[in-house]
Amino acid sequence: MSDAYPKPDVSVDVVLLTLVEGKLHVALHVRTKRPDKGTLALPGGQVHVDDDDEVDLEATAYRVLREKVGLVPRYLEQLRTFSGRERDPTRGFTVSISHVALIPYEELKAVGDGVFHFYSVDDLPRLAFDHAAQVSEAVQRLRNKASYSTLPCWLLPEAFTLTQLQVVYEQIFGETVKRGTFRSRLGIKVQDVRPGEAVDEAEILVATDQFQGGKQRPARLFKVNRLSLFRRAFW
Amino acid sequence: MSDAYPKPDVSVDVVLLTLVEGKLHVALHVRTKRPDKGTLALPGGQVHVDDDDEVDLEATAYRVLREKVGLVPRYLEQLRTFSGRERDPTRGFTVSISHVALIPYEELKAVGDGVFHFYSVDDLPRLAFDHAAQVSEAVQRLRNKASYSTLPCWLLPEAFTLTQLQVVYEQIFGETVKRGTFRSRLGIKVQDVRPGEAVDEAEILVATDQFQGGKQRPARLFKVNRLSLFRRAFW
DNA sequence: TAAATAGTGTCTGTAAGACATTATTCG
DNA sequence: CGAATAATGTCTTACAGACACTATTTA
Repeated sequence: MSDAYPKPDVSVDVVLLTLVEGKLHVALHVRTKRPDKGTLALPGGQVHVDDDDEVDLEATAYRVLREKVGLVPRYLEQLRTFSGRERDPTRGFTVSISHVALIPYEELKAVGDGVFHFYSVDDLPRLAFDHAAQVSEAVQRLRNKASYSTLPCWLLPEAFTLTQLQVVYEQIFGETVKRGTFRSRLGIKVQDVRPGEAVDEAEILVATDQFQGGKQRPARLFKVNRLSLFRRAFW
Repeated sequence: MSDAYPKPDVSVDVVLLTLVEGKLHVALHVRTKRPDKGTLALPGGQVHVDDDDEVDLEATAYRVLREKVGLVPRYLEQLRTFSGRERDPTRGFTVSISHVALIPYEELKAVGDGVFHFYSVDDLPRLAFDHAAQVSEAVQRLRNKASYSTLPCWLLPEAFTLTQLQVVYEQIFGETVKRGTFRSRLGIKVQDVRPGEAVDEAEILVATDQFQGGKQRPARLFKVNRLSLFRRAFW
């Protein structure tokens, strides 16, 4: 009965975001097949419904990143499902479950396969299909969640200083913030916290026993426990 | 090439929420087909990829509601795409694009086809497939968005009093709030606003020239302009 | 000690929440 | 006028934001 209807094509796309030199960038590659051959596109792929390891579409997204970019993202979430018969006229009605992934650029540099390159999200060329809309919505989602959560932590290495974290927030929003204000928002009193303990009662950040020293007073390194939401928005 | 892979089944489900006697309810019907015959389920259906009117999956969701419940919702948004080979063992790997719809109960009563019935979301029986998870996420989404937006307005008739709106917010959160606090949060000064004008600079609510009088001082009726976001969360 | 950045303390203005008061209808 | 609910005003407290100050390292 349910097989009476022809099925639409189902694929998964991933908007992989990272910070390069202080600006948000997205991973794109040049399509080698038609349609839109020669145009920049997001990593994506079909669902392997016969592969027992592919338990759901999230597993598909992880496989796409593993096969095409060569790594496991520290953060991945479903963005939205894009659909319609105009997305790819050669295939008719198609459905694409779009995802957002965040990876620190250090990890991406280490892989560096040369197939994917990073483009500033504020200065994109023409993209294939509706991929420009997907990037746009992914950046919106990141900006929005950044205003009330610890999501930007996943654009940094596992351990980071509070100043590094503040800079990431500022870069995402394009606005500066006073250091005192930033820290009081996190509810942080760094000095009377022991390594391994959470910095605040909400357990947003965990202090490590490591410090990052440059040519001045060293800064304590922190880790993020899990994605935490703030009671009040930042900006 | 892309047709080398077998395609998963794609369907659309709708979590239709409404307020019945002050409590959130969801529309469910008893399945008449296997699998899960006799179990309560959400309205849903396959995509009609050959129907030119079905431009995308949102159109599919609207058609499902039109055909199965008999009306056009005042609010509809995509929730999340559920997928996997365990959802419906008889069909293998399936994909369902879940939606949330809000309708004032007055409209639903007027239709009343007898096929769908409303169950309190806080006291659900066993549902078919992963529909319980879909309802749970839909309610979470509503509670979350209610805390920083005018979304609850779509559970009320087109025109409503501020007290009615406050009660809806309180019912969604399960907490009471002082009347003065509620109104100052909306930035509302009712009396010096002319009908048709927005009540606040953010144009969240628009005053009508109508009043709803009971056995006491009549309350001004308002309409909502569009979905608006607050700068600060409510609760 | 000078430079540089890390981290904290203090003050002020704004706004949320509690509570009291006024306004407008009906009977 | 009393009852009932609408709508607003006032006071207190909490917190965001600005700014200045102290702390700890290297050179």
